[in-house]
Amino acid sequence: MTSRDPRAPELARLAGLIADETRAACLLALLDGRAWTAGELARHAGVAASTASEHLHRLVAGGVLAEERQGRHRYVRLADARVAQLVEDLAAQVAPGAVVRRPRGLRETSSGSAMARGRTCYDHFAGRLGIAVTDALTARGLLLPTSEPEGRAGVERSTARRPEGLSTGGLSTPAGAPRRRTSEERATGFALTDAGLRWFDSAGITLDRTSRRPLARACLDWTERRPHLAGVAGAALCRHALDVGWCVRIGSARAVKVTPEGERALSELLGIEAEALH
DNA sequence: TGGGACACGGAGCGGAAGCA
DNA sequence: TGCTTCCGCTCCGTGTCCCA
Repeated sequence: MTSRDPRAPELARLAGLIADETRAACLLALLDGRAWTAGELARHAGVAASTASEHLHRLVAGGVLAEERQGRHRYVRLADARVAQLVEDLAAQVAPGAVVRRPRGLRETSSGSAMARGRTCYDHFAGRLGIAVTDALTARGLLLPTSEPEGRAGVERSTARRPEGLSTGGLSTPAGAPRRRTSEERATGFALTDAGLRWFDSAGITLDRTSRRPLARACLDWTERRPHLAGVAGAALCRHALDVGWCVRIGSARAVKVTPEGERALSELLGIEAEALH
């Protein structure tokens, strides 16, 4: 007789909360990292406000969403980055089916291509913009992929681009000293190198080293089908880019556009060609 | 056929904004 | 400052659909 996995009830409860088209639509909308009112989410999901209100109550009660009351408005947002990661990962798994569906009209076509160019994934960059930034950081030895099988990637390769050290949460080793990766680093998919930490510092981007969230982690991109940078570093980079005007949001959706200032900055700091951003 | 889940509309409440 | 209007949210009752 086998004993049931103790995680089963919690997994079933969480899956049940997400397993509704209206609630899924709300969760996907909330991936932009902003707080929405019930009315906005109702219009977005195409249901009555009362229906949306009921669904949002369940998600808040289930710990998936966090709410904040301000006057007569009730704002809801994703409870934390782990929820965002879960929704984005699930969305990435079903993206192939979504891509097959033909866009309905010019508006949906242009909106979809803008999302594919660049968007926010909760609090970090995704789409071609997210991939371009991740590739540039990796090419410069500022970021290392860490998710390869242990047999091949468990020990640092001694290549010409090998960085001085690794860091997901402040870890580092002397330059050139191969070391085994921790299970946490392998699990997160990316690790910032010491040079990467210095790059963020020199770019004026503050990293919250006290956060329990991984400093760098991989998030599967549903349009590019490749991992992009998430975690504390991904969020800080995105926040900084929006704050200083490297990027601007397009309308009320998650799509973002790189400004001419952003093109210059990303070219100077990371050597990213403007064509890679559009 | 009954129960559960979901959706909707109407009524009521309360806060924000506008105006005298 | 107080009144009115508008708007958003919630509660409640009801209808529909699906499944055992």
